[in-house]
Amino acid sequence: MENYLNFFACSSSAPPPASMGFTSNMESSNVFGNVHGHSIPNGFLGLKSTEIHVPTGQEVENSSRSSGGFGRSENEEKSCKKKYEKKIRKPRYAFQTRSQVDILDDGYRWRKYGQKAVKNNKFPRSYYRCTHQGCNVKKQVQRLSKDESIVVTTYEGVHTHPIEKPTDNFEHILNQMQIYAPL
DNA sequence: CGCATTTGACCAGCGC
DNA sequence: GCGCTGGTCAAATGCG
Repeated sequence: MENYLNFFACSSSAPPPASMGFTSNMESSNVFGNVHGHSIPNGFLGLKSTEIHVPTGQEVENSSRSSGGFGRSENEEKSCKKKYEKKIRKPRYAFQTRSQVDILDDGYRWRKYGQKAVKNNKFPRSYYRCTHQGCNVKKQVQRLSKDESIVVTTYEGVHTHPIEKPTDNFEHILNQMQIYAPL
């Protein structure tokens, strides 16, 4: 398993992911940690950090290895660099949402760069990268096969630029998913 | 025409 | 050592 650092306690020098656009609201709604209810009717399921443990028992499993695929023999420089980054591994933040849509509009522009079938899951996992120049943030989006209404989004890295859609991000997200209010 | 998505191939780490 | 799996690349394709 890999490091899901605590949401607001990013080790390494990474600043808190305020860059996600809606974190401020998250903070006050204290959604994470209360995800053990199994029969949550709908809504925001939780924010995972250090260790992802999906209540449904499903493997979210982001961890695993690091990134392979960089060893294109042509770009040695690149691969070296990447290898280095690989060791340092950026903090990741994962959260689950109940949503009809896979892609939550968090205000940033993402470009899909890959899709993979993952084990124990009939839904593929999609890989996105922030299109902003110089911003190396990635995210993975995966729907749980055990509960098709749950989408797990994993962010990796921190945005180095402001949100592209300045206003109402969080509200927009709320429109796309229903917030789970802890009992 | 430019940008985003799709998709197969490639690579590396891990478990057996 | 080999096979499996996850993560990424890059060419091809699609769309506005």
